[in-house]
Amino acid sequence: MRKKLRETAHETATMRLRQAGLRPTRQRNELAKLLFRDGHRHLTAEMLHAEAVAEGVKVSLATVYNTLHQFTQAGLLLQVVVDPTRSYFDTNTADHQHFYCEDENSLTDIPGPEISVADLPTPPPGTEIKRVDVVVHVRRH
Amino acid sequence: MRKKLRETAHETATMRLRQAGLRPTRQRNELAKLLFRDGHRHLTAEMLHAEAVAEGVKVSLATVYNTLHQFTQAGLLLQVVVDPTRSYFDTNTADHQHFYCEDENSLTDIPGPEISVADLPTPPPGTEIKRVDVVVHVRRH
DNA sequence: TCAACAGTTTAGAATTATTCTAAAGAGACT
DNA sequence: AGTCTCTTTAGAATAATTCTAAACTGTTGA
Ligand SMILES: [Mn+2]
Ligand SMILES: [Mn+2]
Ligand SMILES: [Zn+2]
Ligand SMILES: [Zn+2]
Repeated sequence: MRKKLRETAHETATMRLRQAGLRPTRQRNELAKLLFRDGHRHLTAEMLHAEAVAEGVKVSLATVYNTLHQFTQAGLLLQVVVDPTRSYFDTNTADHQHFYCEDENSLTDIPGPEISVADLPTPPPGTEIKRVDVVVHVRRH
Repeated sequence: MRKKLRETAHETATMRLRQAGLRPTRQRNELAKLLFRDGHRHLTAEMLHAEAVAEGVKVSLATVYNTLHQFTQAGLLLQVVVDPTRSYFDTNTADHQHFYCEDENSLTDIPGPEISVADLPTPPPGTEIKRVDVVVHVRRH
């Protein structure tokens, strides 16, 4: 017989955490479930905290910050810097690029094949390339 | 006979300000001279303020922030967001791209021809592309 | 030449995002 | 259960940035 969806989601989250070497605590499980339940998301710590609170998950804002950074270090999330006043966390960890609309503070993935970035430049001496970030800034017209 | 370099720099700064529609006040003139005296620079408000103070220019940090934003709006500077905790201002307003080294908090221009960004994607409906930011993150190895 | 107005500067307070502290709580292992 | 370690949390602290409102200055036209 089939397990309930909730149980399955919980086990999936727990496994994800174990694989990342993070102790599967209640808070981390709940946050993982919110983060990874549907499609790719771009969230700030405040946004995720608000969502958790709205769904009755008891967790502090400090823990949300800690968890987002731990998930990022573990490779479960990507941190995206586009706005000088907020940090976004991205559940899509594949190599991809973003549209950012300052007017509406919205960050979205660029669909389809990536913008081709050809001929990567030689990095400054003593350094190696870690990542190439491409952000296409758009405005409402 | 030739004018002194200082006078010339001052007049250049004043003209730049007038062209930008900004009243050429003492503070704006001095900051413009510091910003544009040699080559391209990538500075935070704190950095520019420290430099001004070190050179005996009397100006408050609030004015440095105001001025950097006014210059940016006027197209004399570009604001570059790479670090979640600081904003850089770039005197190079040409279309170009950056290396960012988190280890040493350094932002530098990518020399030579730009990374070719081919096939710009279609922006989300109701929006148009304003700018494409490319940041190559590097780490010390 | 100078008064009058509009634009500018400033110190200091306020705001906002984020991080720190240190004490209480909860998984893991036996 | 008992112990150890890791985690969570409220609240304080920090850091970058913005705001406020009063003093100041560049510009203009009489
Ligand atoms: Mn900031
Ligand atoms: Mn910040
Ligand atoms: Zn994304
Ligand atoms: Zn630059």
